[in-house]
Amino acid sequence: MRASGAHIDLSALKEALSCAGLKATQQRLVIYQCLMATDKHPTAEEIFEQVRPSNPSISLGTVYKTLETLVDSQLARKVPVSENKMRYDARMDSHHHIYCTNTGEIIDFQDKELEMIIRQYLESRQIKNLEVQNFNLQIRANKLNPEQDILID
Amino acid sequence: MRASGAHIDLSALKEALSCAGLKATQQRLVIYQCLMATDKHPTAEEIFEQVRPSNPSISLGTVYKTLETLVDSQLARKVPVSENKMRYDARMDSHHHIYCTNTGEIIDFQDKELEMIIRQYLESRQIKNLEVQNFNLQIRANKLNPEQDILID
DNA sequence: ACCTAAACAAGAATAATTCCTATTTAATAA
DNA sequence: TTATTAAATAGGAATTATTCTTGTTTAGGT
Ligand SMILES: [Mn+2]
Ligand SMILES: [Mn+2]
Ligand SMILES: [Zn+2]
Ligand SMILES: [Zn+2]
Repeated sequence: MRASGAHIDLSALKEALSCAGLKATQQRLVIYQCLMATDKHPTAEEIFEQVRPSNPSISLGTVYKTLETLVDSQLARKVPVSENKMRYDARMDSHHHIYCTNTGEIIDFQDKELEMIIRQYLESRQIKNLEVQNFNLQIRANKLNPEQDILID
Repeated sequence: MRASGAHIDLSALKEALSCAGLKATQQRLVIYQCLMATDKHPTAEEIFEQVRPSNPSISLGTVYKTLETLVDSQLARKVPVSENKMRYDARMDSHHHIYCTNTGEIIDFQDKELEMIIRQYLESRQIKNLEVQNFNLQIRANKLNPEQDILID
């Protein structure tokens, strides 16, 4: 679970939504908060199941549309994976993903130094006719002990 | 279009299939060759449309199943993207992908040096409880001139 | 030339996502 | 605060991508 956990300041999310020109509806707040509160990379369906108990009238279509809206507004991003459903991530800072082949987890991996190394290399390469916007390293790996967390830093 | 173009030695593909313990059926050969012959990263549907004219009785289900089989046998790999359909790649050497935001292309990008830099960095990091298998850099970028190819090396 | 397990075609079924529209609501203004 | 209204939602239908089922065909071994 993400360090900040389940209690993220709702008014901050509200602010972020209106900043993006979006109505701060109950559904959007709840979905955005749910995505913010996890370090998993949930599917629309998973978010739906999670928010439903406390929001019994919310509809799956709204979850899909809201996620799309968040992505369009740069408040979330898609995380495409090999299974054929889309996953979502509210972390918008530059970070990478470890795909654990034995547990199926997608683990966030942030590393300032790696970041710099790759950025600098791409700059030095000066690929003609191409403007690099950002990059994302997908690391396929397996946990030696699936029970235990991996230790980053 | 890939350098080797449309005429890839069929007997080599046949060999690769039997080596993997797979019957070298007409359908598999044609699908595998189609995937080999392109440097795009086609969907199942796109491969189907491409092979259909010369193989009018081939079925879409066979294309899906064959691609799955090729992936299982390590003769192809999946390339997940933000749109919700799967893309496939017959290149099995370690290489990266440039996602062109203005043209939608997925461009192969191979770079021995970058490869090494990242591999060495990950090794030096020695992430506890994790065995890195491989990695793939996704570069989001846009072509300055969408008409022209980008120039790698 | 057989034999047979594996693969295929055709189409049905399912899963993921998008679309439609009557109703509700957040935001703004009176 | 209340009225107004454009935007968003619920609910369900529709569409798209993928998988499954089953009778028929075929590659590869004898
Ligand atoms: Mn390729
Ligand atoms: Mn899908
Ligand atoms: Zn992430
Ligand atoms: Zn590729």
